[in-house]
Amino acid sequence: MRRSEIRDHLLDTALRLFNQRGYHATGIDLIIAEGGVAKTTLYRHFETKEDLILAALERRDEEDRAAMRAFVEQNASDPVERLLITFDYLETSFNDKQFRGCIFVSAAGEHKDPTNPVFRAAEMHKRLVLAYFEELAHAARFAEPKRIAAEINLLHEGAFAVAQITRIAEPARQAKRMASQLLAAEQHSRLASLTPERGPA
Amino acid sequence: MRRSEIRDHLLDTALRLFNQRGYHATGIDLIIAEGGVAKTTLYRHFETKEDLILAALERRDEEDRAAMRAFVEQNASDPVERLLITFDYLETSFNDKQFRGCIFVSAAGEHKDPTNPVFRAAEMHKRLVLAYFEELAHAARFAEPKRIAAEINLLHEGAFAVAQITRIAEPARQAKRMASQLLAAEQHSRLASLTPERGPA
DNA sequence: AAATAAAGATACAGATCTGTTACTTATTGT
DNA sequence: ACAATAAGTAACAGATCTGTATCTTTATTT
Repeated sequence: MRRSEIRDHLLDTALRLFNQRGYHATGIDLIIAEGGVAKTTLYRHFETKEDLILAALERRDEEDRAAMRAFVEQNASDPVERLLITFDYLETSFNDKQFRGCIFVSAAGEHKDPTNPVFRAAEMHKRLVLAYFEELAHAARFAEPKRIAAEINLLHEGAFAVAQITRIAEPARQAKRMASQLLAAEQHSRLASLTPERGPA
Repeated sequence: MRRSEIRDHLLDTALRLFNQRGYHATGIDLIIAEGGVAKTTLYRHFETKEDLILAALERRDEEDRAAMRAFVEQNASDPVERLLITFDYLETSFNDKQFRGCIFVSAAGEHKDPTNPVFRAAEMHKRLVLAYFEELAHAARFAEPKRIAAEINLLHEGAFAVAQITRIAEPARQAKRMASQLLAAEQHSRLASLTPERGPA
């Protein structure tokens, strides 16, 4: 293996194991065995196990949000439709055979102290996802984009949690139907956007 | 301490520590130190750590569902209102200074294999909570009580997950507003129940 | 090609983990 | 009061954990 690839490979391996077995239950020895590297190599790339966890979460955070953005942009152009299509992205995650719940929620569940860096990494990811929903809700010209985004976010989290236990993808579809219903009821309060040049004044 | 109280006391201590620190991060030595008992005593009451976890989860399952039932019955009599008042019960949980997320979701997050007894205990709790929502939705005479119950359940889980990260109680209120909105839209499909004796022959 | 740096292999330190054993002390039921 | 049971104490076994040290081998860079 080329040196420059080792770090990425270790992050891949660690993420897979953290997802499969959890953080405390995944030892360094297992990570290096599965990764096919020596312990000294791992500790040259990451100072501590916590550093490895943080690097893995950061990588997953970026990958995941980029993938969601790409999915949304490729599958919907209407702003309201884009808010709803995020649930289809969620569904693809749930259909992954390796799906075992949201790794950030699990990370926060195993590192419950809000001052713990791992907890804060999970918190940051959720903050950024929420910010993306706000971006979409703003583009859709809802009167209260922050509230709409928080509602979409809560439905996402609910679907995640139910799917974590049931291991089926249906919660994503159910959450989408609920979101659809709620957004329909909000339509009356959306700002005029279809006729921006012909509006009042 | 009287013998008959030791088992309960150990379950209390274990539950508190599992909630505060997680399952893998809570060692037997810490449980007996905080519980003020000898290790031999703990192992006379519970064969293994897993048995202790299972007993703790079973106890919490029963306590929690009984508390929710009691709260609902004391604070609402109208069947639809009862579905909504469950979110107020949730809010009281979130306001607990010791709140760190749903211990059953955390348990499933640390024991991800669906055949693992701890995972299955979490699964069972969620199943029973869902069954209670179905009971309430049925009493409220909704046309599709199972779907309504699943929606309420998804909102509960969403509120739990958001509150786990944000550590505020607002998600409970937001979920309640969303549930209220969704149930209002379902009212037209409810079966006649206010005039049960005057219905069509 | 030689110098430099990283990777591999291996053993180990020191802590912590679950669970057991041996023995003493206290509590309970008859 | 006495016999039986359980609790306390303390040491320990054996495994596993994170992280380090030593040394050899491989790969990269100049």
